[in-house]
Amino acid sequence: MADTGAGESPQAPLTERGARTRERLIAAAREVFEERGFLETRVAHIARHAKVAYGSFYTYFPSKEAVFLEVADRLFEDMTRRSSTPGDSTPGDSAPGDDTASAEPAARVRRANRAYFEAYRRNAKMMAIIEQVATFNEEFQEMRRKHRAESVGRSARAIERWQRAGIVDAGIDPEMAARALAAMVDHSLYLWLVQGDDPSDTERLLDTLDALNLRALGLRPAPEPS
Amino acid sequence: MADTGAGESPQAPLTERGARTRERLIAAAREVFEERGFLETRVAHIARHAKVAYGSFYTYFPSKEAVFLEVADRLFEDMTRRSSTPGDSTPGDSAPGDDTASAEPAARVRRANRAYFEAYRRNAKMMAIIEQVATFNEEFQEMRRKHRAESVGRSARAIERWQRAGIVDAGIDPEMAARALAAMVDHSLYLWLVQGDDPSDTERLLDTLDALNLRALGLRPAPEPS
Amino acid sequence: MADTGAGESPQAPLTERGARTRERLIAAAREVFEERGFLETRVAHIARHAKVAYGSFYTYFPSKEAVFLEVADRLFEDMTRRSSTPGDSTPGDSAPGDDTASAEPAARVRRANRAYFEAYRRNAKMMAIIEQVATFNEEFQEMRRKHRAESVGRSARAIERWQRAGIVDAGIDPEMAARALAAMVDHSLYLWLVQGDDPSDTERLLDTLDALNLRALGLRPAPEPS
Amino acid sequence: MADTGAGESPQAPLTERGARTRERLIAAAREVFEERGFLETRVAHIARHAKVAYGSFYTYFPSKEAVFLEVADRLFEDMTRRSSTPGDSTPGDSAPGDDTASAEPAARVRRANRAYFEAYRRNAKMMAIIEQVATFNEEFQEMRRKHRAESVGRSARAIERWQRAGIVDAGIDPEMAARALAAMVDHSLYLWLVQGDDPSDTERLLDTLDALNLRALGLRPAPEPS
DNA sequence: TATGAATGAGTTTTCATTCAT
DNA sequence: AATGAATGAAAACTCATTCAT
Repeated sequence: MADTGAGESPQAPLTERGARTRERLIAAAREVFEERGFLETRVAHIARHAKVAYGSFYTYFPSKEAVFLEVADRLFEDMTRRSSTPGDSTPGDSAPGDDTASAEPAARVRRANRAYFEAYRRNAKMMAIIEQVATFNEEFQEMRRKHRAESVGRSARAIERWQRAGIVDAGIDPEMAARALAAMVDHSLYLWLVQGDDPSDTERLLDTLDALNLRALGLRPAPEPS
Repeated sequence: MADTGAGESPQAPLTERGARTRERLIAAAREVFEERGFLETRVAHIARHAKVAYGSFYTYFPSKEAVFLEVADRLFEDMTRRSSTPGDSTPGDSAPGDDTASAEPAARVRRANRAYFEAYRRNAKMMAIIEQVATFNEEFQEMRRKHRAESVGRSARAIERWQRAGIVDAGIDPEMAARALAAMVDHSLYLWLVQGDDPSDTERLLDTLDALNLRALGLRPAPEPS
Repeated sequence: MADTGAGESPQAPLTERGARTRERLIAAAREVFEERGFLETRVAHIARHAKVAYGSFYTYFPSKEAVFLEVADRLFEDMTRRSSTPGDSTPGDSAPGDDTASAEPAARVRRANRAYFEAYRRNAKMMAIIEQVATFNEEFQEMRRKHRAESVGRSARAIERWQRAGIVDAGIDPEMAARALAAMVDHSLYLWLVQGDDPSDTERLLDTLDALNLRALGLRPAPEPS
Repeated sequence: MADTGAGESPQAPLTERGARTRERLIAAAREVFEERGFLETRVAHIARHAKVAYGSFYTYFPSKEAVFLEVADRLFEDMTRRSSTPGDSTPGDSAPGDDTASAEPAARVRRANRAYFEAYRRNAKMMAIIEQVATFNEEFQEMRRKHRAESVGRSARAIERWQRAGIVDAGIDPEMAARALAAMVDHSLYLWLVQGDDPSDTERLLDTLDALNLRALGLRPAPEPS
């Protein structure tokens, strides 16, 4: 996934020093992007923030887009790695395995949602910028589409499994349901964490998301996670 | 809502002719915005498209932002007027009235979703641009927040009514649920109609949205709309 | 002196109504010029202020310069008429006549300075704008040069008379002295009334101007103007 | 005094090469300003004149005003340094020291006036532009006010000293007199050197200024500067 | 590698003046 | 005469990218 930039400049820095400078630039870029958004970020800001000369930026990245892609890439990495570690990666999603026990899926959904929430919160600012860039950069849209398709696919397969196991109504379209529920969680978090649509209480929102998710699928709620 | 510019330029044309030119500009603006997006649109494009001189644009609007606001304003007008005419305004929303009969609400939810879908489809291209602008224009974000709060509020009140009528589980948080379900419908339509996330079959998506909506709230599905 | 504008438009309005509109425009122009300066004044401002349509301005004046010239012309009219009525027109100046009595000239100088001061104060704001326009408009510079030459000429002739009468030292160059003293009074008033160089006390400044004027010429001060 | 721009553009060049370019721009700016006046000067002119790219101008100055300020700053520097070197800085001004001898002050006044005249002549063209800018730029007006106050203050103190020494009439208001005499010299030079008010003979004007200055203060003229 | 200067096409906005009604 | 819309040539300023050292 990494290395999306075109490839004019030395993508793989040779010296130790070069590698460090490159890292500094990536870190600086993320901070500046978060601070000002993609559109308002100037290459000069990034360079200044990284304490390197203006021209040095172009030693490592062919363009502003290129650093952004790299930053976003690492972010996606974090989002998926972290939120899929315990059970799964995305809303409503669930890991393959022994979830035949009717109560287990509920717990998994809940766990997945929480993990996703944590990841989202950690990266909220960048998520906003990613949203921004996605509105005008085709390449980037494609990247997100892929990510989404992947995690929705996993969710859909989980729902199918649960349908085969008889714990989810067979009348539900797994693919569409996975999409819709993912959209629900994703956009709710976006509106809250990014746009600041004030649900004064985090837990209330998360609990509602869990509940709606389970009810929509017809899963029995997990016993209180004592 | 419109009328953003401070006051040097004659916002409101005084003659018939002026009014026509202004309309031409708004129509042209919408077309160009849809064609190229907000960022790639130049005032020159709009003027050319409206077949007026460059300067004439500034006779009626102080900036690109200003026409955009006006275009968006009209779009929101259309979105809310049209989708709330039959009885409902927004996803999950319901008009005041005799919806105590347990099957009625389901029909209303369904009807609201379809109406919203139609409106969304009609305006899909502009919705994409609106999304774009919302990612960097604060004033605009605020405008959308207001619109969203309004329609979510209406949904929430409907849910409360249904809870009092005993047809929706009292354990659900009306406010949060309204938000989450609106986010689900909204974002699903966005991903599909705007981002082109290919659900080859419209009906499948809409039916799923209806179903999840109803199930999430615990409403009995309406009898087939014969 | 009036009628400096080129002459495309009907300079002499035919109807009574037209004459009134023209006057309104001149009055409005003066007010706007005083408020914003020449450079910052827009024809639109003048028209709006005069409560006439934008286009109507051009019915009476071919350009912004043209109204300005007319306004300035009237101002010069006022400056010279008023300040030369009692005794004389400009600093250090004196009317022709019986000023052989050695104390008389002092009183005349004093009176002329006061009258000039009053006129200047009355028109201070426009004087500032005239100064402004004079820095870039040749035609206008010429106009002022003429005015200056005239009043300096009168002063110089007075000095010569006084020299012949033996009450002013013959060693003084009448032309140069008239110039220099006029410059002193003029610029002092400018710095004070226009630039706001704060001599907290008007009288102190005026008395000093009188005194320096008289001493420079070697005139005995007038007896206290009881 | 210079350094007006906020902070995006690198005001101070970091390399030798940059410093040279900056100097070229300042020199070019002065020449273009003198040639066309501030208002008629385009940044493009300056850049072209300095033989740098359009954008390079903005590498060193945030605006036309900014270079102007710098040019003016250097000019003021020259005006004050040069004219105060021998012993005096401005018209009527005098250095501290042993000027009790009644003839000395006269010589000093005369010397100061000549020095000021030389400086003025050297910079006449820019003085015209400075006058122009001062009519509409507040910041600039303030700058001049400060310069004026300083030099007038010095003159005033000299007059006081002379009053205490008994060689200038105690009836004179030192502050006001200093102002008025400075205005006389300043404006006379302006009218002559800038506006071209034709005193065919320089010496005649200067001698008159000296004479009026001395007479106004009641100082005995200096013996012929042999 | 690192540095920072140089480049100039691209956009927005202004506004005096002209026109159509 | 009066009205207000239409025009379009300027001009300032930005900033990603390239270069010279």
